[in-house]
Amino acid sequence: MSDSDPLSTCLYLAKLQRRGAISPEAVAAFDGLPATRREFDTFRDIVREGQQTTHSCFLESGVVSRYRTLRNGARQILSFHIRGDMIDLQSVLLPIADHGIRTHVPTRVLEVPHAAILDVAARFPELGRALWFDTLVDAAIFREWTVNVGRRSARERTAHLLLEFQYRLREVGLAEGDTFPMPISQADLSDALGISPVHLSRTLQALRKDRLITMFSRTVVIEDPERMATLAGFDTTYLHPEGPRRVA
Amino acid sequence: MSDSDPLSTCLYLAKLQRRGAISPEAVAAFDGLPATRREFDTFRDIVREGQQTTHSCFLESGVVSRYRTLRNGARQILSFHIRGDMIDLQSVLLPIADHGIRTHVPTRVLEVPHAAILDVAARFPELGRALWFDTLVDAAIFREWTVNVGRRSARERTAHLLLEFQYRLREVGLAEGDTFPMPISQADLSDALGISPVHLSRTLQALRKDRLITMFSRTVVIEDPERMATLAGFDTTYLHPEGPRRVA
DNA sequence: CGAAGTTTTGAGGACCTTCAAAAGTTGTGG
DNA sequence: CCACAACTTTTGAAGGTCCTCAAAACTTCG
Repeated sequence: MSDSDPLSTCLYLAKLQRRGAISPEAVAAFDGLPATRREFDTFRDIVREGQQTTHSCFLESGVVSRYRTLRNGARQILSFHIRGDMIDLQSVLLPIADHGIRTHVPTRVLEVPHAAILDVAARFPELGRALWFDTLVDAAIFREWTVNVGRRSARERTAHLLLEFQYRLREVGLAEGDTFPMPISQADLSDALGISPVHLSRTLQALRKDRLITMFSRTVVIEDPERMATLAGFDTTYLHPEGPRRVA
Repeated sequence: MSDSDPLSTCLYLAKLQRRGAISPEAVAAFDGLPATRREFDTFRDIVREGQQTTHSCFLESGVVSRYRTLRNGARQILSFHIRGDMIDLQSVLLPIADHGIRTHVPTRVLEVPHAAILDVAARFPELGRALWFDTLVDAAIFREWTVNVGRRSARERTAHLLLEFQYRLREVGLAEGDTFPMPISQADLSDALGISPVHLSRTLQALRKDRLITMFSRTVVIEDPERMATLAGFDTTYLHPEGPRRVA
């Protein structure tokens, strides 16, 4: 853990800039935010459900999920996050976590105090808008997941999750064509998909049998992207890759 | 349709103020936003999926849902909205709608141009924060719905939806104790719950048989609030009634 | 090489779906 | 105010998707 690492290493600023120009002063102010690097092992809680938080996390490397646990022990994973994502931007205004955050592989994050983020957001309205936009995309992804678990078959929703993961990895240069790492156990994937691990195993087998995907050592290859997209009803609109409305 | 109705009639400002003090100047600026009243009949689209929008809507009276339609015709309702809700605040920055908005009863809304909203949000950071907070609560509700359809039985998730609806109606004075109007057909409710209409009908019958609820002419009575809350695993945390973090 | 974790297989059953038709409710016009 | 149409809810029956439990096979890692 070192003090005040530069935020620019985490690719989040790069993401905001991909979505729209940001003035040099705002970039400088953002990059100057006090950040602390922290490292987590596999299967560690970064934030526990119900915990009060004081910092937000930028993900430098690794994979985490946000999840909720029900009283009967069942768990629903709400989203996965990868390099360049701001994991819990919402905690800036909602400091009591209504869900947990947990690593799936060794993970590095940069922590920034909420107060510092609120401060730059108020001083630079363009940054405030960029952060707001980011939480809106977050919400759009949650909506898509609701559609996924609510109205798609196990086969369709599994295909959909794989395509979303691939798309987002590509954006940050972690997928090579149709091949990408997916270092998440089937038990965890099934918690994201709202199905049982056993049924997920059979579903993945069926996708392989139909030559839609192949898998080896937690790497996935989309063998037939077109049929996969059709099967999943995958449409990237909800990821809003075009960035926010431009303000005159 | 009359020109520039006062926004204060729609209770949205009241909601923001319930969540935290707002300066008189900000209140005045917000109330001065150019608003146009529009009225819609039952089962009309306020926004169509994929449509480009230029205004956001405050709901004065009525009930609407946001929904997505899949290619096979299946539909998932993503949220319901009632008096005092800002229905599509997100369209301010995401002008292309990734979902539709439809009325369930005759509905009145006040429309405000996106540009005007962005303007006050930039001029009054406290308003920017309040709007941001509102979209964060929106996202929290979507997360809860993902949990609902992903990990709860039909019985549990039906109970959960009823309790959420009651809670939110109460906040705006539309529920009398444990009795509240729910003017939504079972077909639409089943689209929100991710189950078939037939199964919802049987599920509601079971809840009635177990003396948890009663229903008459689209009015619901929660007969045993305690058992209902336990059954549903209903916890109001995700609705964040306490408002956002106070900024010093 | 053994231990721990993960994926796969098998079997039986529960939950929920689909289809189709009946019963009930609401709204409209004569 | 009744009659009829349109819509909504309920009922019945058969079947499919997905679940649970339990054990075996396979991987990964110290």
